[in-house]
Amino acid sequence: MSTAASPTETETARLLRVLEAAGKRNTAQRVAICRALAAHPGHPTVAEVFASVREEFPMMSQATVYNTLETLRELGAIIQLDIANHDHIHYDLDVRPHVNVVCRHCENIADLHIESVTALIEEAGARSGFEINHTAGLILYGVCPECRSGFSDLGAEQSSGAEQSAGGRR
Amino acid sequence: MSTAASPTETETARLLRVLEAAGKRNTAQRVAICRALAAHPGHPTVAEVFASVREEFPMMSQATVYNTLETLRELGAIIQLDIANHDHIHYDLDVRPHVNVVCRHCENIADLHIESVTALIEEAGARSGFEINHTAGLILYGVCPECRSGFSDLGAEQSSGAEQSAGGRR
DNA sequence: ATCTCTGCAAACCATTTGCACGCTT
DNA sequence: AAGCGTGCAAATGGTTTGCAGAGAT
Repeated sequence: MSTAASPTETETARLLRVLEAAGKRNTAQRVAICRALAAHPGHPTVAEVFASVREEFPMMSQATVYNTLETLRELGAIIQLDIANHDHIHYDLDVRPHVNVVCRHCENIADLHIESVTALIEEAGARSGFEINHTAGLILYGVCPECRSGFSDLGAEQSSGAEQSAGGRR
Repeated sequence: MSTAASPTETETARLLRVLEAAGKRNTAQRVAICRALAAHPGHPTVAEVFASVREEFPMMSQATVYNTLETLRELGAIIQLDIANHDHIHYDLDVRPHVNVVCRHCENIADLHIESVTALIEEAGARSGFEINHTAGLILYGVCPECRSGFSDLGAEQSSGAEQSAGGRR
């Protein structure tokens, strides 16, 4: 391991580099948070990051996690995923413009790298006059293949039966 | 007024029609809520709808408003806008696939009808295997023209100064 | 008679906030 | 010495929930 590091290592380093470049202090807590983020495969929530970090730093407070994640988001190092009807905010380490598809039943989140997204964002900026910054995910909602086959009767959503399986409130 | 009604009337009728088609009872409260929705030009929040309806029905409870809006959303009659860092959920009467652009400073929401959105949604569905239902808005974030010129110094977002002007908690 | 819908009001709980202490610069 | 960052713990407040009564079918 000299030139190439593990993806996790690389990601951690990237996050820390962003913080450093912004003149932020790389405290032990922040390093731990960045590592926890990078270690999580999917789209970690604040709670998940908090839990991971707690193992190493039992004293760490939620506020620190919230602060750091918000800082990283402001700096564009991570993307915020505010998913309708989900209790927790998710984060996405993949900052390249892409689409997140969320299942309304099992709450699964899929990443979809579609070419035209970049063009869409550019066109949206041009047409609206907004300066678009991709610090939040582009989210689409639907029903994933597993849930579609599992609950064979409810094709779309207007079913009366079991809405949402895992999550809940808001 | 015989063949053509006002847009507001039309919209109200559309909402009621959807409810009726789904076998829901068109109670006085629901009619009032639909009217309030249709009367609101932009992207009304639950609180706004509630306030409007309260003028006519001082007894109406929040629960009823929440219930009805959720019902309308399930039926695809309105679109839910879960905007990051906004305190309230917004709704959009325009159910055609489109993009909503949100200003991170003034919380303004713009509608953008971009051709390629439909194609994007279809491609996302095809590639992910999800059955995508457009009951939530496709949201992009940025800084609107007014805020860009107003706060001339903060071009992007990583400024240290005043984040968010109007809103703020969650 | 049955079932849906509404009003009421308490409960929920993720997120936010204020302050004081500690550590870095 | 000055300031950023953290821990702590309480507050916040939009949204949800349970239940009983009213109204529709």
